Amino acid sequence: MFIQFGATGPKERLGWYQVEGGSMAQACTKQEGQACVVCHVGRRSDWHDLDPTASALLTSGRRRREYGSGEVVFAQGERNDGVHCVSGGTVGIRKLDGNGNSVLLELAYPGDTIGYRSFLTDSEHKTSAEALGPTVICHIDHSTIAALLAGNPALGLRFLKRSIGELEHAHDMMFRQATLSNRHKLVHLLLVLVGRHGRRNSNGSQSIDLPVSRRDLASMVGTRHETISRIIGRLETDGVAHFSGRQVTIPSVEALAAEIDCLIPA
Amino acid sequence: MFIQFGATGPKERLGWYQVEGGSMAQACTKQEGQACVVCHVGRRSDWHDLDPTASALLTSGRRRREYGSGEVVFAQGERNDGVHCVSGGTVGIRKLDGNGNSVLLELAYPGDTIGYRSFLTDSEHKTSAEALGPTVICHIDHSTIAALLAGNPALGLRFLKRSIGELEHAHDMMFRQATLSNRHKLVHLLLVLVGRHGRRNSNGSQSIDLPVSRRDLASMVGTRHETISRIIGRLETDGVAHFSGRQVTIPSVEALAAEIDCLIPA
DNA sequence: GAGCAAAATTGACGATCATCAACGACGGTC
DNA sequence: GACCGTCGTTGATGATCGTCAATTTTGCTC
Repeated sequence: MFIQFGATGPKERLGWYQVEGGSMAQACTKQEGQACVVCHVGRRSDWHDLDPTASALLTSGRRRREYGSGEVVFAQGERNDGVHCVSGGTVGIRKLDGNGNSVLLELAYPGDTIGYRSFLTDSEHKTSAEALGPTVICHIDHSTIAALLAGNPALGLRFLKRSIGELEHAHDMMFRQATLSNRHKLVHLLLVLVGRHGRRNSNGSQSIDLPVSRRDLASMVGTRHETISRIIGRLETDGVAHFSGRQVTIPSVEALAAEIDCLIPA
Repeated sequence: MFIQFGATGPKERLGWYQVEGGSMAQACTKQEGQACVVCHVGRRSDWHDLDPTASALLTSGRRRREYGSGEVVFAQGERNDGVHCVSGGTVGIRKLDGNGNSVLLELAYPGDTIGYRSFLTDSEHKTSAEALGPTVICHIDHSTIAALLAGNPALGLRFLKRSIGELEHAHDMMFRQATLSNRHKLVHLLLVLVGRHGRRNSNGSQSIDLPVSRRDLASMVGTRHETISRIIGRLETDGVAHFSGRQVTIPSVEALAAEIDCLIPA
């Protein structure tokens, strides 16, 4: 019924995940029965200052799991079975249709809660979530999250703010889709990815290990993968970015940003 | 600083607003000091089952106002000063940049609450709201809505569900932007507008009075207004829709829907 | 109704894109 | 190592789009 993109089965060579430059990802010292540190510190998580009883409830109702590249966390159309909290790695939120179309709508990072929308509306998942590379994700089952929400109004408020943040992100995306050229949309996307996945090189340039395929890149820009290939080619000849597989090197992020800054001063 | 689109100054010839076919809009018998019926009935509003004290608080902190076509309800960049609830008419939610670009992101109808995002995040408005045609809107000031939220957790939950609904709407939009052609995007938009603004004619065809200009239509589709003009021309020659100013007549809505149904069976 | 500004249409042209097809590269399986 | 499916790239071609410009239409003010 639903297509699994890039799903190549579990790779059990985990127990670690890459800490990317600029990312907040941290190794999580797994100790069953104790609260996972990553899920609480840094106020990057929605669960960081629960009262002791709620915290205990969370600890008992939470299951930590590692996902291999391409593994599906939850699939579009499935009934909701609780929420997930990204602890490490990168997760892609994807929407599919019955014609084989696939659009990567957003990326989720450590601290982000996913699957909360279908939980709160008590409905099936409207999107799929899939690990982009080795990923660690906590699952909080349906009854636990329900109990937590009932006893902690602040948690609901945090979901509300998360939802609003995602909505404003979606509005920005819609605005760019309507006003920018495909090239500028790709440049913008690269700049966002540099912020999340970029590492600084000794010569001042910055490099990214893209978490997504060219096809997904194309879906995020709103065009076909062949077109993305050609735009990448133009970026190469213009010398503003160098692509080698999923590795991208940007000689001057400022020069790349200037390309869209002249159009979007705000 | 911010451009007012279509703003031609207030038209004081109000006191009524058009009841469009298929729309839920109803005339609101204005009586100061009493609860506005439209804001409570039909569970289309976020305020429909407050307790008596909250209801009294709402009544005293609410101000009803009529807006003329093009009038701005709140402007992008302004500080939030409470929330608005659409009572009658149609409101456009718009995003602008400093280059004169304008994108109509969504339409708000009677029962919809707008401006709640910047209230809940205590920030400036990220979008503008503008009356598309004669409109009636209630304004609930900052302190009133704060008091209501503090005493009615259910109200916050309703905002949460509203936000989630808008987010899923935005995701659908993003998906269509990435997968549909401009023609199909316009067809889809027409079908949505038929559902909201359409009226059935005696011969089985349906007509719409478009609430938006061609430029706004173009921004919603993600293209230029000249292109929209040409696509409309093609729809005319294909006989699937007839345009005369802002009035559109669709001989067979089913035939129009079939154009995208064959591509989006889901 | 005259006048005006914005909206809408139409034409022409170059740029960009979608599609189909062919091919090499890569990763995983057996 | 052979096989296979997917991904990525490149080419060719027709369709579509963006831009500039000219013109008409519309809606509003006076």
